[in-house]
Amino acid sequence: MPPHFWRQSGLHCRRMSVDPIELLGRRFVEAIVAAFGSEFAETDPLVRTAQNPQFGDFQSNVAMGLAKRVGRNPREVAEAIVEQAALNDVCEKAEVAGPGFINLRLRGDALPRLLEDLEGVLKNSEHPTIRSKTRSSWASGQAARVGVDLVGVNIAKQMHVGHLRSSIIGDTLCRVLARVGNDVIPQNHLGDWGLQIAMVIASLRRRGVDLDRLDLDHLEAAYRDATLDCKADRQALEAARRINAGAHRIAEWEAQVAGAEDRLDEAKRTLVRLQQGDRDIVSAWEKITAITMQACYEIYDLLDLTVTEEHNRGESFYRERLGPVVDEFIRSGVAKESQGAIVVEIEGDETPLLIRKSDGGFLYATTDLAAIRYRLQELRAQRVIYVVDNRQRDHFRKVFEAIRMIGWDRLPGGGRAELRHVAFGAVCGPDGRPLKTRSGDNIRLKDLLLEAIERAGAIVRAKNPELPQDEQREVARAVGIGSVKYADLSTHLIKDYIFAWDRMLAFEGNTGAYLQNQYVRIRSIGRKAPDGVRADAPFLVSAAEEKALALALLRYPGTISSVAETLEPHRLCQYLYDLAGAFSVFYTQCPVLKAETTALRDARVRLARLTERILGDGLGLLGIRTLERM
RNA sequence: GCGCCCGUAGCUCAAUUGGAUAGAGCAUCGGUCUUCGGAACCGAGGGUUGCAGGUUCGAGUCCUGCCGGGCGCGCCA
Repeated sequence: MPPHFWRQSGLHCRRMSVDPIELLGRRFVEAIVAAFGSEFAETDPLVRTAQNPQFGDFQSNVAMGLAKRVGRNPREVAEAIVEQAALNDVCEKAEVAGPGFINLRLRGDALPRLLEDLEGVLKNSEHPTIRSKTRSSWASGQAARVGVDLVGVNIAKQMHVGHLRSSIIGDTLCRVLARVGNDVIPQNHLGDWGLQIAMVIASLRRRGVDLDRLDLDHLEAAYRDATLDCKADRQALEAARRINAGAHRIAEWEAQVAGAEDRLDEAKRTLVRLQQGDRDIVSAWEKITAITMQACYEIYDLLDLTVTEEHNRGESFYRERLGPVVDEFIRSGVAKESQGAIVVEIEGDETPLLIRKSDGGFLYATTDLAAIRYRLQELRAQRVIYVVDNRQRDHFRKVFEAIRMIGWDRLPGGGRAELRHVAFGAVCGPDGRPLKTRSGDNIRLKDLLLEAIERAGAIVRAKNPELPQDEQREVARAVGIGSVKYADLSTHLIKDYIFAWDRMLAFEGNTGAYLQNQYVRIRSIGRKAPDGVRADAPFLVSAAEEKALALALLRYPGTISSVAETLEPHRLCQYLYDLAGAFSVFYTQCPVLKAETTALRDARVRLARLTERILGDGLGLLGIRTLERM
């Protein structure tokens, strides 16, 4: 799929665009075709916001690259494009600068028009929920169905920091993709099947634990015990024998190993019974699944995730599909037998992808292949996204390559589905090492989130003690969770980031709390606006601060589509921070409610309301709550 | 040993997909202001973009080789 797939249909259509970059881009493509011929119709016009206001509002960098292809010097090419471009209705005269930059300045009357259109688009677009059939009216690309793999909890275990990023990032990507018109299908790939689970069930049954009275804490303890019980320390036994550690010591290790092997056998027998549908075992499995998921749903709720129970597609879901997957890999000749196992050899990789063990068992790669097949062939997704940490990069490269080799990514209309691993870095403590408790355990997600809310609450109480208690709680939750999310989303996904409470809860700088507060400030203008303010008063854009704010507002649709395309949420964060900054400058320089004339007042109120709308919408896409007061 | 990811101001991070003079926030110093929510705004100092080559009109970004840090590498998930 070409990199601009998600944008291309919008680029050539005739409808009026609210995005000046898209609008100008179309005019440039037309000019390029007029100047150099139709074979250049697919040229990316490279229209960008100007880097420096002294150059104008927008610029195109297309001439330098085009110069080589048409065999003329860049400035000549730029002049030729400017000559052909129909820009009079929106721009002042275009200027060629430097090696061939084309600088553009919007006409004074163009901004009000564009703002009207932008406001119209926002008014007409409901907030489409995930899987909603409604298309937002700024859908930039051809609507596609997208499967998003996210969260990924394990049965019998608490959610911990390791699930934080996949949940937050995955949730935001779902919202953004739905916003630009995709049919998004979240998929929560639960670790709910296999030997690990059987070990827990066997262990609980052996100890006679009453599953109806079990909570997740005890269940997790049972998980740890079961894992230890089954882990035979053969190396220790060998070592004890080698150094002749004494009969007593050796006998101890022998007993440990023998015990572990018994437990493991028991677990394997339990797994067989589970797989065969044994009523008691299946009932136990259902109970521990319910206990775990109930706790998970509480956390989803705390995080305001859009994923729900209906998006659960765990390993158990695929259990009947694993055999056929391997069979087809063998039949198609893509997989072959190697040392008793079934493997797919990946070109350029030393180690193959293992899809069936020599004992006949399946592996997690098998489940991933089955899951991708399901998403492509049964859900009919054209795009499958995995929001999983960076350590699994090699794994997904191999799995995707295996899918490509067997051809399951072929689309009915020709072409191939896009399989994409959205890899993210680790959450680190102040020492720069992955975040752990002092004893080296994973930090529970619930503890972390509750601490965020508590810390935010303390700040709110200190800064705004007059706020009623229930509102303080609401603010604490919105700010605490919002800060954690924003800290996670606002840096480049691939990098590790350092988790620091004081920085992420700061009310200054590029933080969630700062944006939430800017939203509240803008909101209070709208609240205080007198009744006489006309909601449809003409936009007036004359002051430099007004113009800067208007230009920032107009960048919103383009920002959203670039996030949908690159799957990089930090672009949206950076945008919202820029927007909030542009508003702050406007607000300090341009009186709104105290403007000199009512026309100016009404125009500025409208501008403020539009800013409020976009800031609120953007925060919503990040899954961050907005407030009336804080 | 092989492979992947990261290295940008004292600290935490950006840089419009190869564009013009590498930008923000914290911290430091200075300024604005009879608060439309000051939880604000403006300004200053601070850089050999880990190092060395290469590609071209142009490189933080692309290619090669080093250095440093992190993480993976058949029958766990």
